[in-house]
Amino acid sequence: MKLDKLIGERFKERPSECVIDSHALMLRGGYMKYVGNGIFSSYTPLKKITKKIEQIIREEMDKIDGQEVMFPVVLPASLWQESGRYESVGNELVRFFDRNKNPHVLGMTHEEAAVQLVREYGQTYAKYPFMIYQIQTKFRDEPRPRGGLIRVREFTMKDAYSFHTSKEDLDQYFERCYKAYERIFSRVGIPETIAVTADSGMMGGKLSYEFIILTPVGEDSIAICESCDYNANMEAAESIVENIRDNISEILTLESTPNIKTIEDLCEFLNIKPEKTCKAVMYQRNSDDSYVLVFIRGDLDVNETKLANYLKCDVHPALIEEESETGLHAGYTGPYNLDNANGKITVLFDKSLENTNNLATGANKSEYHYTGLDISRDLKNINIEYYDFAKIITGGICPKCKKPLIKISKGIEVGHIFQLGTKYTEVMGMQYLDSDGQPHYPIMGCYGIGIGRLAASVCEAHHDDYGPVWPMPIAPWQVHLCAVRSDDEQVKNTADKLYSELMSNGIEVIYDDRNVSAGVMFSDADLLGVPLRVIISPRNIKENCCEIISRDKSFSVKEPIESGRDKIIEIVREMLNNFN
RNA sequence: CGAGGUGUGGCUCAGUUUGGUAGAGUGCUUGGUUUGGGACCAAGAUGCCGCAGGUUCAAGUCCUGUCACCUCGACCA
Repeated sequence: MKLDKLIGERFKERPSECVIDSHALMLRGGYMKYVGNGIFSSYTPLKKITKKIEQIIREEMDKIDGQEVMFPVVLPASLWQESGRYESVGNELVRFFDRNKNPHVLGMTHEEAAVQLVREYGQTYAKYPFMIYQIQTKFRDEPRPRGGLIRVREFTMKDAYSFHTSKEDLDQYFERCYKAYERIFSRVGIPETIAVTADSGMMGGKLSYEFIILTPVGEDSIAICESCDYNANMEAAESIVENIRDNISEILTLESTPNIKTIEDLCEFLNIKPEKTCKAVMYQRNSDDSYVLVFIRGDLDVNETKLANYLKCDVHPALIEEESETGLHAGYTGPYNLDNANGKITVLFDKSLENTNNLATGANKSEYHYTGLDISRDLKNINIEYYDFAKIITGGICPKCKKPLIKISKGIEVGHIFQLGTKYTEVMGMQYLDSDGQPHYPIMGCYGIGIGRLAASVCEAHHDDYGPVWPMPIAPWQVHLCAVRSDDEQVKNTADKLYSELMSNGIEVIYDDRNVSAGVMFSDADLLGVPLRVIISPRNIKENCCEIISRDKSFSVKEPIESGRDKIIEIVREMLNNFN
């Protein structure tokens, strides 16, 4: 393809709305165009990249016995009513009515469609296990799209669903899929992707891994142990801190603390560390707005996902308000002498408080705190069970190797695999008969990869100031041929010849024979990020050679023109093989 | 939904405080000079100043409303 015919503009200036590099570079390089909030069109270079990514995913899914299918984008609401998600999912699900006033939805995920597709097929145990997958457009009306293709509302996703007759079989298949995912991420050029244990969110189910590419611009927080191989999404990571119990318990004392409402103020006022305080954090259940009060060590924060999982209900933060129905005192709430006579408030304790003493905490009386609180001595009269509600912190104790070497890193989630169990097969009445003629619900697994996000993540992971550096297996073209001074007849003829020879040897070439300055030419080439660049110029012609340079600047060779073609083909093959 | 911000040629932005003919750079068109990292000269085209209403002799600028977008939080591939 000739560059001067390539549709899409490349430009110098970074668009102001871009906060991350991949977003800016993909706009600047003519990869995509903004259409609306969280909605983009792709130009040819991006389309070529995502096509190659899709092909790699297809190959790997087929290798683990997947069968490609296609579900509809528009689904009748009745299907989602079967699973109960028509009601339970929030506004991310686009609901609308057709001309007959029948409710429909835009597919945001396809568990229901998958079960519907194979419900009749899977009536006998003899058909199991099997896996179906599709690569298709999804629409999720996200509250806040961001980062270009990192988080959008309309996107292409590979989603796969497997069906099994036993947990062991699912476990085995899960392992195969895990390996397939590792191969996929290696082949698209980001072998550094890591798998972390995760919370399974709205999809339900138990075991769940996220595939994360670590980058400071990521929106997920990952807890990683610097000593062993433990890592987990912060949502799922167990928080362990050392609960220090002083040898001598002080006497419980009421202290006047005028206008001291925050842990920070309290620590300064009493000259103590936040670790020696007990903090009250208030939430409300989304279902009925009932109150949930969590006591936690002062230096820690509550992980709302853990809290929601424990309560089996989503929650939102609530302010403790003076003179409200709760009867609590804002800034002065503590577990001792807590007035919860009406029992309207669910009171929970984080395990960071277990067995601790000499704590400062609210006295449930305005302008007063207690000091010297000993949880086991002073709260004997209430029955406390401790749970893990805390966000894991840097320097926290690793749940696996027990060393205090947890580090928090940012990352982008490029893939996610779940064990769904029988959640969907049960509610949708999918059953098979075993060899004894007994009915069972099949066990499901579910496996997703966001294609556009993956492309953007590769760009994010591999770029410099001038543009992306695409890995050879997914690069929009394999060779970028520059004819510098194409007005020079010899240059033009040599480049034309090389172009057609490379093309006839199956090499994907983008050919720039515009009569523009070398600067313009090279800048455009940098933005297109093709891994191998070949330069034909008067200077090189004089030496009877062509110049072969890698986009990442790792090598640069001058090859005689006669052998240039074969050398280029050889290097392309080599660069492809590096990723297999 | 909560908090902050921005809407002015394709793009990046100035002009808004203090109302008075719509600006620059870049990109685009034409001609010429250039040519190894976004060159130079000359001539051109391109604007419901987000939208609606109001104040005023006069509104990009002031007032009211509204919409869109961006950033930070709650959700997720």
